[in-house]
Amino acid sequence: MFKKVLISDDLDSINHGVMTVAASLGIKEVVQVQYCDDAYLKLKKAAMDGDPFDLLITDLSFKLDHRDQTYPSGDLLIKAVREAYPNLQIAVYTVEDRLQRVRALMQDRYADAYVCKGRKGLVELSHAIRALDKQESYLSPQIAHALNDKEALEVDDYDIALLQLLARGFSQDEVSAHFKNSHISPSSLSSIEKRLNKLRIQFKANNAIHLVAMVKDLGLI
Amino acid sequence: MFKKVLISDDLDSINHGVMTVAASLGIKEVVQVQYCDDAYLKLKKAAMDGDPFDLLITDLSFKLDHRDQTYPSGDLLIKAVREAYPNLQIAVYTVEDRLQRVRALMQDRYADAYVCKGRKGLVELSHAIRALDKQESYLSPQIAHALNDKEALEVDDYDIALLQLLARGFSQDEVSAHFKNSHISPSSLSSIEKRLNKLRIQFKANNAIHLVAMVKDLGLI
DNA sequence: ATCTTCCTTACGGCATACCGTACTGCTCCA
DNA sequence: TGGAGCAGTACGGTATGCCGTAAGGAAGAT
Repeated sequence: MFKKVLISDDLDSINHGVMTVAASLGIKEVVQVQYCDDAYLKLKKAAMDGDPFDLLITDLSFKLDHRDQTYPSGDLLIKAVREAYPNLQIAVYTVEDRLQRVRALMQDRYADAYVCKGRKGLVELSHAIRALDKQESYLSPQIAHALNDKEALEVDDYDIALLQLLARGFSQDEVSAHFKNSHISPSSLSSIEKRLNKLRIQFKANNAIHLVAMVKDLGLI
Repeated sequence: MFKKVLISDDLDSINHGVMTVAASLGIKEVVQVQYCDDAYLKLKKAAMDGDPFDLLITDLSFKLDHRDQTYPSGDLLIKAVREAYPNLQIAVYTVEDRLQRVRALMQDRYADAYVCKGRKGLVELSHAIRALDKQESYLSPQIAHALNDKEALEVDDYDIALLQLLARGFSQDEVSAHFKNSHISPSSLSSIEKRLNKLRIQFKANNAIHLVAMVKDLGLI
């Protein structure tokens, strides 16, 4: 079983429960932090001291407060950590259950386990830790199909950028100008209209407002 | 100090931490449930048995699953409970920190305390319980000004309904027809345009898409 | 090299949204 | 009772969005 685990979640209530689970699995050393930057520093220090952590359990969304952060979100922390410490196992523990988010983290092995906070969250987290200990990955049941399904995979980065600009109040004309400036192709008004039309059909949206509202609900933007 | 407390939160990790806090305050009987309907039933049974709860601590948002629920959200549970058991103290414990939500629950005394889950959530909850025990209300520091500020109070139910319909893909024409059918006034296209214009100015939005995206981010719809 | 196909772009018609103005009816108050 | 102020409505002009059609250009196929 793991010897040294770092828990990173901004909510104290969550950290509390996670620490109990880790302890009940016989993990001796459990450290908890409430900021991603603190997590990174703890990992770094432990590695330099020759006594590195072997598991990181982290949330994705962290509330912003007065403290400026290099890593304001769990996603960013994970990518930085994965690069610096490839041997560290990483488990995500979050309420976020959009397949898009799961794919973004699990497809390229940024994370090794993805556990959704829910009614059985701690039970699943316990399973996840045991799986990771056996060098297996883990996905919560409700998002276990995330990596198989092809659905909604046809929305690419360009589409996301386009939808984000619309959500920020750009007119189609302004989006076109913006894409021209940024040398993003296609950039013509006509192409933007066409792409939006494709997205509207794909999501069965009545109009642009509806479309943006839907993709916000889906967590795509 | 309270004798009998009911905790209602769908996340097991949260319930765990809250129970610890309640126990540390010397509360003898602490019961926890993960569904609002269960909460209501427990309260009802205890009251009928002549041994009622004296404090309810509940989340607002509960994930939906296979179980059909009479009270799918904490808001609905609270309103039902307040009516049935006016003497029961009610504390909200939630991540939701929009002033709009705080006002909706605290202004008419539906809830007696409103605590935001955060880095110091459990500490604040502890304070809240002690305050309630002294018949005082409690608000987390970050939303303590909710009941004083007048800002954003000008968004009423009509505005919310209008924005929701837009987010669901209705054209302004269709919104007008819908309001006429529902006998909601004003219903003319002209008035709807006017109201939207007011909201756009108020939120500094460039257009309707922007506006809907913003109010979704703010949690108003 | 020519053809096919797909993607990008351009344009025109129509629908909807946006905005200013003006009329109506109501309430409040002198 | 008459006028000010406000909310709701109506209407017209301009801008933007939506949709179909078609022209230009790049990449691959024969």
